Amino acid sequence: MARSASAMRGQILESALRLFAVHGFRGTSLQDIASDAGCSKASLLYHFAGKEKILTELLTPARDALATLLDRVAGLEGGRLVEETVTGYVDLTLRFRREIRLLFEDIAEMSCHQDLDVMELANGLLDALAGRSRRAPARVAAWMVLGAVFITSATDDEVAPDEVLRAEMIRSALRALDHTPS
Amino acid sequence: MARSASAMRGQILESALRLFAVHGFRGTSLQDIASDAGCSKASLLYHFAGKEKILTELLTPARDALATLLDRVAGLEGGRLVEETVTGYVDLTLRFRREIRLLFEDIAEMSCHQDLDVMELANGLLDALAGRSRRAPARVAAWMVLGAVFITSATDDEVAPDEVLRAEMIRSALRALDHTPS
DNA sequence: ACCATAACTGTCCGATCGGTCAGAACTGAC
DNA sequence: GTCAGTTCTGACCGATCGGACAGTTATGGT
Repeated sequence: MARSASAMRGQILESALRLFAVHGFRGTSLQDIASDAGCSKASLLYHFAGKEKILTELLTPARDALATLLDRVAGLEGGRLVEETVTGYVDLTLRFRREIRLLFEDIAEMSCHQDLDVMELANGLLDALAGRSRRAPARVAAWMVLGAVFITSATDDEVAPDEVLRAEMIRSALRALDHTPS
Repeated sequence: MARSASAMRGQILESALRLFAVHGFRGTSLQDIASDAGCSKASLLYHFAGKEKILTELLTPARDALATLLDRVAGLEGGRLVEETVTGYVDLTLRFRREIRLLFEDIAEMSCHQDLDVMELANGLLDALAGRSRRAPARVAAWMVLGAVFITSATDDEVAPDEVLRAEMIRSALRALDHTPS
C-alpha cells in the first residue's frame, strides 16, 4: 500500500462521513471506518490523532462557512440583514447536508428503534401540519414547523417565559405555514 | 433498603431522564444511573429488562400524547386542522421538554466539544436572524427558523427537488420571521 | 544500490460497557 | 419466630472500544 498521505486521509474522511451519517458518531467504531476505508485501525491513528479529530476535520468546513456568512452580514441591518442571513443559512445547510445529517442520526436511530415506532406518527403529524396537502410548498413548510417547534422547545435559552414562548411559537409556526387566521 | 418496587422504579426513571438529558442516552451508563438513583447497577436490571427499556418507558408517554393529538385532529380539515395541530403540537413539546432534550444532548455535547466552538457562532446566527432585536417575539422566531432549516436540510424525505426545497425553505423562514419583503 | 523517511500494520493494553447470577437482606402475613 | 416471596447486591463475564507501540514495508532523493 502506502499511497500518498493526502489520498488516504481523504478516503478516511469520506468513509467516516458516510458511516457517521448512518450510525452516528458514537455508533461508528474506528474499526468500522478502517474496514470501509480499506486500511487498518492503526493506520487511522497514524493519520489522525484520535477519533474526535476526524469529526473535527469533518465539521470544520461547515463551521468556517457559517463564520464567513456571519462576517458577510455583520455590516447589514433591517430587511437586508434578515434576507441575506436566511438565504445564506439555507444555502449553507443544503451544502453541508451530510454533515448535518451525521449530527442527527443518533436521534433517528433512537426514534426508529424499539417498540415505539415514532416515524409513522411523525408522518401523521407532518400530514396534519400540511393541512393534508401533498403539494411541495405545504410539505416543506410542514417539515420546517416540525423541526422548529421541536428544537425551540428543547432549548434552555430562557429566551422568554413559557406563556410568551408558547404564544410566539404558535404564531410563528402559523406564519411559516402561511396560515391565514380564521 | 428494599423500598417498594414502584418507588425505586420511579427514582430510577427520574435519574435516567435527568442524566440522559445532560449526557445523552449513549453517554450515560447504567452505573451512572444507579449511582444517581442510589442503588446498584444490578438493581436497575432487576426493575428494567435492559437499558433500552428504560428509554422506552421514558418516551412512551410523549409518544402516546402525540398519538392522542393525531386522533383528535383526524376528523378536522382546513384552517381548524392546522390551528389545532399546531397548538396541540406546541403544547406537547413544551410538556415533554426534558424528553425532547434528551434526544438532542448528543448533538449539543458534540457541538460544544472540541476546538470548534459552535455555540458562539450559533448565537451570532440567532442575532442576525432576529434582525439584531432583543425582543422575545423576534428571538423566538429566530430560534424557530434556526431549527427549522437545520432539520429540514437533514431530512432525506425527498419532499421536493433541491431548487424547490431551497426556495420554499427561504419563503417559509421569512414568513416565520414575519419579514415583509422589501 | 543505499538509506532516511513516510506510510502502514499486528498485537497488545486498560478501561468501560451492558448484562448475568447466586445468594444476601429485607418485608409482610401468619 | 417462621417462612415464602420480594427486593437488592457483589462479583463476575464476554464483548467492544479507543488508543499505544514496536516493528515492517514502501517511497523517493542521492
